[in-house]
Amino acid sequence: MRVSRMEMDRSHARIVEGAARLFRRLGVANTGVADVMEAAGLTHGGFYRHFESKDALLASAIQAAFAQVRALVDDGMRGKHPDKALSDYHAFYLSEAHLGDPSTACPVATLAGEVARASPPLKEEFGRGVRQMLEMMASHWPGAKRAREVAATREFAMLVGAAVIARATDPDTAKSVLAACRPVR
Amino acid sequence: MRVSRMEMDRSHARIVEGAARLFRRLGVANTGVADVMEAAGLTHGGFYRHFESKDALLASAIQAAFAQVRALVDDGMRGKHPDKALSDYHAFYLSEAHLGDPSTACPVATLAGEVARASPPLKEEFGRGVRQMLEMMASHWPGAKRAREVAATREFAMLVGAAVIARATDPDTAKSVLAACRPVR
DNA sequence: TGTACATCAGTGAACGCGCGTTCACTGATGTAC
DNA sequence: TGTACATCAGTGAACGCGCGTTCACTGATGTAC
Repeated sequence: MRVSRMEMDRSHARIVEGAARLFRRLGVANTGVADVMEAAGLTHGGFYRHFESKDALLASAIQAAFAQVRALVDDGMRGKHPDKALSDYHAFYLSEAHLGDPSTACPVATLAGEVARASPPLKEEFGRGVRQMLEMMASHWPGAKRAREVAATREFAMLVGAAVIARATDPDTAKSVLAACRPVR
Repeated sequence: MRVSRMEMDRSHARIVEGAARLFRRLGVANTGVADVMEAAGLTHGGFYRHFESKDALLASAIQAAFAQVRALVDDGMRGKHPDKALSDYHAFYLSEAHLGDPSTACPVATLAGEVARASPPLKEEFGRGVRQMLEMMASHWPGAKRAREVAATREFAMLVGAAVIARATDPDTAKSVLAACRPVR
C-alpha cells in the first residue's frame, strides 16, 4: 500500500545505501535488483518506483559511495598535521581493515573494473568522485599547486593499483605487493 | 565430425587466444562461451570437449594473456639500456596505443576487477602472472635486489592504478590522471 | 474540519531473454587385428 | 597394408536458471471541494 512521502524518501535512501555497499562487496553484476531491495527491507517489484533502471541506481550508488568515503576520510584527517594526515591515509588505504571490508571501501578500488565497461554518464559520475578524492589529497600536500596535484595523483594511482592487484591475487602475492607500497616512513 | 588430434590442438589454441582477447576487451561476464567459440570458428556445443567449465577457460586465458604480454614486453625491451627500457615501458603502459586496445593490453589493467571476485585458484594463476611482470621490471632496475623489487612494485602499482582509473572515468579526468603519472623525464 | 476520490508506494506473480551446460547425433579419426 | 570397429571433436537443439523489467492489484496517502 502507499506510504507517506517521508517514508518513501527513507526507502529511497536505504536502497541507495544498500546498493552502494552491495555493489562494492559483490560487484554490480553479482548483485541483483532483488538483493538490493531485500537489503532495504522491500520487495523487488517496487524498485521501479524509485529508479528507471539498474544503471540509474548504479549512478546514485557511485555518488553515495564516494560521499561516504569522503566523509570518512575528512573525519580521519581532521586536525592532523598534513604530513601525518597523508601518511595515515596512505597506511589505512593499504590496511587489512580497509581492503578486508569492501562494503565500505574506496569505490575506485572496488568498482573501477566494472565502471570501465559502463556508459559515458556513469564514467562521468565516477570521474567526479575521483577528482574529489584527488583534490582532497592534493590539499594536504606540500609545495606549489601543480606539483601537489601531480604528486597526489601519482600516489593515489599507486594506492589504487596496489589495492586492485592485492584483491585479484593470492594472499602471498597480495601481501608482498601491499608491503612494498606502504608509506616509506 | 571428429577431427585429427593436431587439428583439435589448433582449435584449443584458437579458443584460448580468442578468450584471452575477448575477456580483456568485453570483460569475462560480458563474453559468452558461444562468443568465444564463434571467434574460434566453432559452435558453442563443442566447448565442453575442451574445458570443464567457463572458469577453467578463464584460467587458461589468464595464463595466455600474461604470456602474450610478457613476450611483447621482452621484445620491446630487448637490447635497450635498462633506464631507457624502463621509461619506454612506463610511457607505453600509459599510452593511447596500450589503453585503447584492451584486447591485447595488460591483463592486470583489464581483468583484475573481475578476478578479484573469482575463486582462489584463479587468483593464484593471476598472482603468478603479476609476479612475473614484477620480476621482469625489477630485473631492469638499478640498485640492490630488495630495493629494486620494492621500487618496481611501487611503479607497477602506479601504472595499474592510473590505467584502471583512466578506463573508468570520463576522457578529461582520464587524460589528466595519465599525464600526471607519465615518466618524469 | 470533514468527506470523497484520485494517486501511487509497495506487493508478488509473471514475462522474456541471455547464457552456461547437457545431450543425441554425425562422420572422420585412430586403432586393433 | 588393408579392414572393421570403437572413439570422440564438433554440431545444433534444448534445458534450466537467474535476473531485469512489467503488470495487475492493494490500500494508505494526499488533495480538492
